[in-house]
Amino acid sequence: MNRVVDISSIKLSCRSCSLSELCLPRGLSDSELDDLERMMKQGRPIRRGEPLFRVGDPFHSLFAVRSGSIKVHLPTVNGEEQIVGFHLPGELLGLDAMGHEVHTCTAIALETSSVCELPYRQMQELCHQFSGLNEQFLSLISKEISGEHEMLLMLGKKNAEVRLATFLLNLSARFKARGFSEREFNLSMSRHDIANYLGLAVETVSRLFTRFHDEGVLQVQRRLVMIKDIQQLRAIAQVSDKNCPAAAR
Amino acid sequence: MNRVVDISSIKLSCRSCSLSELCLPRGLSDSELDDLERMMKQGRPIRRGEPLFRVGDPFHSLFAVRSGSIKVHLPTVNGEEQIVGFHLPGELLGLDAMGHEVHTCTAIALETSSVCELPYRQMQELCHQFSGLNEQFLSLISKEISGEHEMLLMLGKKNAEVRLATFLLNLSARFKARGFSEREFNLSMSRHDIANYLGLAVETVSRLFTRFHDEGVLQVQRRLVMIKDIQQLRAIAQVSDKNCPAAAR
DNA sequence: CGGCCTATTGACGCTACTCAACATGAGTGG
DNA sequence: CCACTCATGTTGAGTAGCGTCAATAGGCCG
Repeated sequence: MNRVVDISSIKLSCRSCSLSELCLPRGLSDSELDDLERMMKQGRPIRRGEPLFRVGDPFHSLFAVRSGSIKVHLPTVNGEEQIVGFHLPGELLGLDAMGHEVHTCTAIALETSSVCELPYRQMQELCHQFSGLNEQFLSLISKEISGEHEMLLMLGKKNAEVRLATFLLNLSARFKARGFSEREFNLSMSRHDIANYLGLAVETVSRLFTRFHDEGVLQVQRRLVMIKDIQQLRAIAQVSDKNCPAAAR
Repeated sequence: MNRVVDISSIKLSCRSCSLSELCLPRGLSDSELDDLERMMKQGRPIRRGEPLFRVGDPFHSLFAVRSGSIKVHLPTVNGEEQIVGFHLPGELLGLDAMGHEVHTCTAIALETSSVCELPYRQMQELCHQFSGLNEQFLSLISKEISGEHEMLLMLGKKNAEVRLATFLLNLSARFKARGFSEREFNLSMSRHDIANYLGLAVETVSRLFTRFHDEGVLQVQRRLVMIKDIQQLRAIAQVSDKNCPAAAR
């Protein structure tokens, strides 16, 4: 089964990475990319359920998802936890810990995933040298913040139906931006994760999937989702023109 | 009544500002402070209800609250809106728009307030020159992000009682960090604003204030809040040791 | 095949929302 | 100074959306 491939020998290259337009390299020159690639470390792939970092772990690197998907959550005293984001390839992890000693949240792989490690000190030095990199970095940060604002709006004002529809449309747009189908995709997260993220009970999410299915909006087979009527889904999500176009996040 | 004082002639000084330990100047040398002060612009004070910026306004500056308090919210199609934060002196505004053309949220003064305007370009240049400033900047950003994570946890998992208790303790800690009483303070925001922020109905917030009052936890007179039993309030908010000590945000 | 985990479906109940009436205070003008 | 209005806040009654509990179904893996 296991072909012997030394994964660490695969040269990490931003230039050959399909995500460069979403990720940090966006807008960099060739020589700048060289330096960026030199700085990056590739760890071993993380398997489903394994942590990339945990609350309280010392912070020294940011991470960019290269493949797979990763959930980020805050554990609480009661044992309950709140998922604050699902990260797809090209998205950054660990921003909440910048300028602090330790991570304030936990990142767990939803499937076998690989990440590019960006040692924070070196990253800062590179940002210092290349203003373009710094700009793209801050731009990604601000997207993170506005994305979280949208999420606050969801949890504060929207009912269960709107939340799930918005969630699916958001995923759809992000898959599309990554060259995948916007109509048909596999959810890497469980119903439990979705419910947790959306502030709902698992049963409510399950019932909504069934309802959307019955209404002909979706076709759902376990974790495979096919969007049958995207206009209707948008109507349910109450999207305005403003929210609709871009691949948010 | 109105003594004639040309407000624009009052020299803006970070050095004399009591907030320097919370705000950007933290850790800067005297000469660096000089440059920072030279960059800053002081606008006229904003009165209650007036906007600092609105969704769609062109972005060219960040703002630091100097006095007063400012609410930030996202307007939506339905006319409903979601307040995503209340900003006290020393806190930054406009981070969500960095690297973009326009603001993605609206900032409204809750009372007569003054802000320091930080032109974004110049701010970036200064960050480039002074790594200490850049670090403090990123540190404030990451605090913003983790603060929003906490908020997601509140809206996703906590009931009304816990939300209001947590909100009051958070305000209390932030007032304390600014040299005010942690036990007694005036709320600059209406019940409506509080309810909106916490994802609750106004009536629920009002009922909770009454309940806390009856239980001897608070003494409430309209917008004046006196915390009578802070231990009990912490118990209600389910604070762990982890969340308790620092002046979050 | 059997055990385990994830997902679905149904019945019921509670929390917090909605609607409505009323109270209180601030501001305004006579 | 008082009467008036308007904004803000409080209180009560009824209800609905969603959570909880419980049982069942379906996939996956050893």
